[in-house]
Amino acid sequence: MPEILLIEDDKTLAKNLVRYLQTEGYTVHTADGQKKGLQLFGTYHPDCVLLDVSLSDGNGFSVCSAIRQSSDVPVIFLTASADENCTVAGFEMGADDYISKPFRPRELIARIQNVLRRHTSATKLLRCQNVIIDPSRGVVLKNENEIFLSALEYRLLLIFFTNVGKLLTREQLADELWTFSGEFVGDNTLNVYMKRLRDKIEDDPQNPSILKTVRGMGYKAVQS
Amino acid sequence: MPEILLIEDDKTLAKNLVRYLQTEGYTVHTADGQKKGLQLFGTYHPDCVLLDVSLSDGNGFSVCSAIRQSSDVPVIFLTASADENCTVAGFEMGADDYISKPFRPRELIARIQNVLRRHTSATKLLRCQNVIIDPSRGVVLKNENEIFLSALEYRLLLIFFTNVGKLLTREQLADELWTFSGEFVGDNTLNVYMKRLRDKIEDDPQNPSILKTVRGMGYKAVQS
DNA sequence: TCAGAATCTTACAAAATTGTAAGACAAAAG
DNA sequence: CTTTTGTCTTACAATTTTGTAAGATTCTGA
Repeated sequence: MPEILLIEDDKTLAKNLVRYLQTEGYTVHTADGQKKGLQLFGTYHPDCVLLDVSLSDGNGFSVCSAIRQSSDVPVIFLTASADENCTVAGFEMGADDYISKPFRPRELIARIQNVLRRHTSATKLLRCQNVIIDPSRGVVLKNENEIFLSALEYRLLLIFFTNVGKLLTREQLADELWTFSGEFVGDNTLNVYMKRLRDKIEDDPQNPSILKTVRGMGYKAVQS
Repeated sequence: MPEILLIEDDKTLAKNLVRYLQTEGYTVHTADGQKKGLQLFGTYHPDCVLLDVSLSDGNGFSVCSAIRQSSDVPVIFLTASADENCTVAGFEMGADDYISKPFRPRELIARIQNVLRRHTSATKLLRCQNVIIDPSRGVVLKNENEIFLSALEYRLLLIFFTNVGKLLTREQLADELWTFSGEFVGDNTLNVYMKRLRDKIEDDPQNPSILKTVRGMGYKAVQS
């Protein structure tokens, strides 16, 4: 299912790679140079780019940085040798991985799967006990069912779930919620929001198992 | 500033690595075995783990999968040789990268920086023209200033910003916003939300430059 | 046990959100 | 040009969110 763009001017290698990648189920587009590569990139928006560093019409670094202008698609460099400078320069250009020729097909597949896994899991879920935030949809689930939070409740829960296990003081929480607008909210307001949030996400709001009070300090979300 | 946990039972190598990493500004904790490694992991919550695959008291894979139970911290395997099976198995265990001994210190640093960059940029911003969503805070900025969106407006904008350039049909949008609750909303409701959203994020809502109408089809967010 | 402090709970108005309806407007087709 | 279709705009009530106040409850230390 994933689409791969291969930018490689060694025609024999390219042909072999295409065939191998296709047998693994990938759709492959091939370009034999920089210009064609960027053009195809614009056309197909591939899920992963395999990029030869030593193209005849310019080096791969410039292609990579051009791609990075508009996209954070995973890029894997194909290097002629395990040249350290190459590696370092490639990473600095925003490459996600590199592999030195000659390489074993199996290893290339492993690296492709690896960067794809990492990239797609960018839509990471935040989880604490039976409650899940899906930040990429702005949605909260409790036991698989969606629950409604208001904008402020959502942001408050987000703070806790990105800091599970950490103590958050009242001041930190209030700052994060209200500082932006320079608003002054009363001292008790946070208490009220904590209660509202607990009422919505806790199984037993009177005995919270997720959002714990740390008396005199603040609150923290606990994993179990 | 970042903390690194090194799990390595070759004392000489460990000592050299620690010294080198420290000169590069990292704080390093060292463990000479599986048990100690997991213990230190729990204590320090490092930003990155360097893990020897061949520990005397058990292989590194089990350590990696133990770590993955509770954390998605980046793990880099140190392998005795460029053994393909090792590589593949490591990635399947959730490793983020691997490096074969002997390796050049500069390359290790490059790989560490690479995984750290990737990992911290998990708090990725979604950007389209002069409007930015910070999903990790649930906040929307226009020209550096925070603007308020209601819960539904936020989710609607999130759909557009995770699909910049793509046409989204009315049906797709309505499904994504209202299907969960099985609600039936009127045919015109989405129009009204589009207007409200444009009024808040567009410089000239009558001539939207971000959220474009595609007559007969739906809408799309455009990069420029 | 008691007093003081911290947190929780309830109740309340002001403000904002939500969904609908009715008409205005704009683009495409006849 | 006129009609039709699709989208935009405005206005409106029901509901929800938001912040505050006042009192209840719980915890801690003397």
